[in-house]
Amino acid sequence: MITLEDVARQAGVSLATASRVLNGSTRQVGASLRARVERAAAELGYRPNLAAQTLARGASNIIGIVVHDLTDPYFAALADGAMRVAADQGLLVMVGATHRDPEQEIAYVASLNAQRVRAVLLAGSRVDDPHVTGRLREELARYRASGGRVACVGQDLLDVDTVAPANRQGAADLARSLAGLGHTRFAVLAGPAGLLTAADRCAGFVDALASLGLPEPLVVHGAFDREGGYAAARQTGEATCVFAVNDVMAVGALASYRERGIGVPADVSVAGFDDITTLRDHVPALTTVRLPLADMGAKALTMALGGEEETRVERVVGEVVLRESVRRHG
Amino acid sequence: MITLEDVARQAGVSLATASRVLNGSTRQVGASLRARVERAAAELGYRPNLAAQTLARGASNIIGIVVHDLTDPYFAALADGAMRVAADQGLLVMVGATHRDPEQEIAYVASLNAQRVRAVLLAGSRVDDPHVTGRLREELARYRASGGRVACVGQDLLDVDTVAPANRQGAADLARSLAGLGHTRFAVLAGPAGLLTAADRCAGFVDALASLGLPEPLVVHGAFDREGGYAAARQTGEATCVFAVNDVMAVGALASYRERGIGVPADVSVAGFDDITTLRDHVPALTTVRLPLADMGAKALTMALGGEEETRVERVVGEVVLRESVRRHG
DNA sequence: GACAGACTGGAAATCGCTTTCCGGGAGGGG
DNA sequence: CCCCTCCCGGAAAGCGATTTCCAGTCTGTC
Repeated sequence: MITLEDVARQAGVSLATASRVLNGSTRQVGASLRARVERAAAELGYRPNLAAQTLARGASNIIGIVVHDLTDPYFAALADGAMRVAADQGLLVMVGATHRDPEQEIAYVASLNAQRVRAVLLAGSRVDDPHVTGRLREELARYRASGGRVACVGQDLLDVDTVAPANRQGAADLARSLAGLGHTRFAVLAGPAGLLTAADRCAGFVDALASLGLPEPLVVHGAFDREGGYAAARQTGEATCVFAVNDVMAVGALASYRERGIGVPADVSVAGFDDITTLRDHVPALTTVRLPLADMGAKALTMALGGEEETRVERVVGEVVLRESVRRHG
Repeated sequence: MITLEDVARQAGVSLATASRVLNGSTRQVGASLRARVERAAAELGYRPNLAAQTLARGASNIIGIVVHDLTDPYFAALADGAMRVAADQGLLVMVGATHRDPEQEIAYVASLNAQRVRAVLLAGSRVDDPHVTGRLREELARYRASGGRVACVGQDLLDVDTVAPANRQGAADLARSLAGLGHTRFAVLAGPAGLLTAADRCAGFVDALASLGLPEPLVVHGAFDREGGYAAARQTGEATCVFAVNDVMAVGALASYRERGIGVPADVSVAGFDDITTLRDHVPALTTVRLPLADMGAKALTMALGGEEETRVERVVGEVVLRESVRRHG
């Protein structure tokens, strides 16, 4: 391994000078020495040891992103947005996938702290478990105490910079749009009871229907993924309009109806939430609430990096997008 | 920041003892001292500085994955597979997205080298540019010279452990299946000319048709993504069967035909390649060649970590999956 | 022509941890 | 009873950079 010392020796200068030339320093170095060092570094193929730099500087140029599942397009989009701003700033990215295990999430924060990453981005819904949340907050506090920056995409529960999708409002807007189409008997594929994103969307939808004076919808719980939507769709009874709390579940529901010969939107209207890009070409095209996921990821990381003192919360409101999967009723 | 020295002082032991207790060492430490150290570490909330450990040990517990685009389900699946084996081994993961810029790929390898990562996984097709490939090989050689391990998913061009999808064979098998359905006039949505994955699949398809004595297909180049398929689909002329060199392009083509009122499979049959999971619910269901992407990612990382001396190449053959998007012709 | 002040180069301390090397005490065999 | 080995704890030397402090050189001004 070629070290800075090798370069300095080859160039016939001191370690300090070599360091100043090769890594951005405020100090000037004379043109001739500078050239010698640069040539030596190129000849030897010198690569700085980032671990040593991190140790000496006391800060790395890495950021960490923690997601639930990278193969879920929702998180992929979020991560992609964040990674673009990281790349712009010359930062490296560490990604951890928790597969929805909160313990894993805590463990990742600990690891990222140990790695002295510049910032960590928690993308993904909080769960409704005060004990777990408490431990996570503790770990985050430890990290922030040592100068780490944290941002979160999701519920504003951690006292950190947060990009918070307006889940309730988006679901409520959607409910009003669907009611405007004449539907009165609704069902909600509500996802797991403990997941706040799911719960908020469900609550927003239900409340909006109530305030319109419509009958209470049928709420079916299940997994937050395609299989969950697929399974839950068998229990939507007489509903003429079904709201799945995310697009992936909606696609599962669509598959279920298709297999059973139930027409969408002929027999039942279906809507989702998120507006996943990959699903843009689905047939029938999915009615949903659009969230600018890549922007949200980018925004969150920018906030974390931004060095503001007080924690800020940015609400992002989704936009209802009506497509073929719903139609007027009655 | 709490350092190991703080812990040692609080426990009233030496630095060496504290280190031996807290980080797996071969040396034994007496029960009472061990307990004192552990208690002190817990009380203080000690977190080891991984940069310092990496520097002292000369090796990190990080692996790097370089992909083209994380929002492309192909790469997400590959990365997910690899990340699972990393997590099993207690390794952290750094992910870089090049967005198909070969310079970025080289830059990432340099960064990962600087970070002294344990292994690098290059997921993503090589391009047909000897100059770029040469520079990448150079950078990889530098990395491997210092003990780094490398694996690649894609063409076996880098003299590293490789998981190589049998693109030619898969495309040829697909061609034979489609020809077996009675099609004779084919078109290939071939992707960019310089991308080897695209070129291999195209060539496999074309060669197989030739050896069956069928007329040469129409080859339309374009981008390797949804838009590329969408655009290229306008130029498939009289073909009754269209092969898109990946699923995402096939979906774009499907969208194009749908918009123009061209029935699939009624008027034209369409097939893709990869069998992306997210597209499983597409309508019409896509005929494709299934690649076990997560397994391939996992296998590649395992090979890299495996420490074999000679480089190994593992071919993965895809399986033709006939679905609704094609039908018998004539 | 001399002196203050700005620059540039180098020696050495430092970052936090691992690990080699040493020394002292305990245990076992002759 | 002594000696040799084995085991465990500590002191200290790195790992590869950064950065402070010091010294020597130039410039510019009075």
